[in-house]
Amino acid sequence: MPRTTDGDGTPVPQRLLAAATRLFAERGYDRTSVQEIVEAAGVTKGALYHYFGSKDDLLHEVYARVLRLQQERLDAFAGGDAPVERRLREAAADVVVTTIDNLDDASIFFRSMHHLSPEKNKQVRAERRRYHERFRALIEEGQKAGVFSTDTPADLVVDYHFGSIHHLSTWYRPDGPLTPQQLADQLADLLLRALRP
Amino acid sequence: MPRTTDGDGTPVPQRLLAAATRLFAERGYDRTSVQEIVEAAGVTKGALYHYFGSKDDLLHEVYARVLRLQQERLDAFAGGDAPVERRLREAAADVVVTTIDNLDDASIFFRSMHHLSPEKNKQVRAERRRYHERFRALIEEGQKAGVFSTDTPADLVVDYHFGSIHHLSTWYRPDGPLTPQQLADQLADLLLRALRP
DNA sequence: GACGACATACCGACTGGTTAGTCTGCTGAG
DNA sequence: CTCAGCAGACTAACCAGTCGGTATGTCGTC
Repeated sequence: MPRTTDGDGTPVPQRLLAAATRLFAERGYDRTSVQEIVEAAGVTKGALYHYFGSKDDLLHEVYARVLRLQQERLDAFAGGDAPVERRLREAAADVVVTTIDNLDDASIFFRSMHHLSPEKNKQVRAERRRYHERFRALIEEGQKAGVFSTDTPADLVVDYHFGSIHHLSTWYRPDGPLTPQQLADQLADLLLRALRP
Repeated sequence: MPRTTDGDGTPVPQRLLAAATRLFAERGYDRTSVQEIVEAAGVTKGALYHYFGSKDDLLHEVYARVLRLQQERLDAFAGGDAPVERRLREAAADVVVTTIDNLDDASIFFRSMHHLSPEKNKQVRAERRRYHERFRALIEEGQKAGVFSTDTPADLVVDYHFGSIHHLSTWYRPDGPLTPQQLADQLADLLLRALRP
């Protein structure tokens, strides 16, 4: 196996993914040429098409990564044994923090999903639905227990909350007055306050 | 002046805008060729470049139209003399209904803004800021009057609410169980409940 | 009320530039 | 010797915008 790492230590496929993520977020999927990606990664097209089937595949990988990460974290928070308000609050805040930590992925997510091929799009949607469903179950649990208001259907609450989060990349300013954690707490607060009976 | 309406009754520039709006929302700005737009509008490139300076101009027009509409409506609601909770609730619900009425515009808005030329982008952002500012002022008015909680900064509340609204085009289903007005009322309720002291 | 001058509205072939993906072949490790 | 790992020239397709041309209307003039 000849050098897979070239100059720096990271293997080529990861370098390509990182470059693609940054560029997709910066200029959008269609405005980013394959040529630019391989240059940013310090390789050539041969390398890219050796590891990935198409430009589309690259985009799909970005999604797969972020979905996997978020699902894992949500499961961890939701599955605890603290009271349901606490679990929901922590899960809601955590997704804000991790979204800010990966703002590039977030902005790609909400701007470029429709660029995926139909099948891949379907697959991503299915995984996302699973994620939302887990979140919704948490809210319904609280509603059944009587600690959350039942005035609004749980799935609406979920869509409301995640709408804002997916838009974080539009309005979040790293140089703003709040740290990511503070912002996350504020948003979780808003959600919990909206759910008070 | 030769026939400006051709077969149907609408003038060519409006036909072009309508076709562009639909196609941009459907496949995205970059995936829509000028050729497709003119074909959908039943004219040719000559006509398009007669009325618009560039493809970019077309996109900008879409934004200008929706911004104008929303600003007008917000001003009307916010400027009334009902109590502030009532004005905020109605404004918050109205923007949901008009967004649903123009879902194409909404999805273009949140996916394609970065395709605008830098100056036009700046212009659109400035107008949008004005809009948000007006909305924020309404919330601050209520906070000063003591009817809204001051736990969350008003601008955060605005971003939270509009994040969801800009995402409506992603999760709203016309065949869902709620009418647009019902959905709007629910979301306005969520906002108002989150603002309870 | 005819006639020319000018403007507006539009047509469609063409150009220069870009792009995703292919393919042949080189290189070095095992 | 072999084959994964890559290089980079090449191709076929596409696309925004241009431009010379035509048809249809308006306006001033006599």
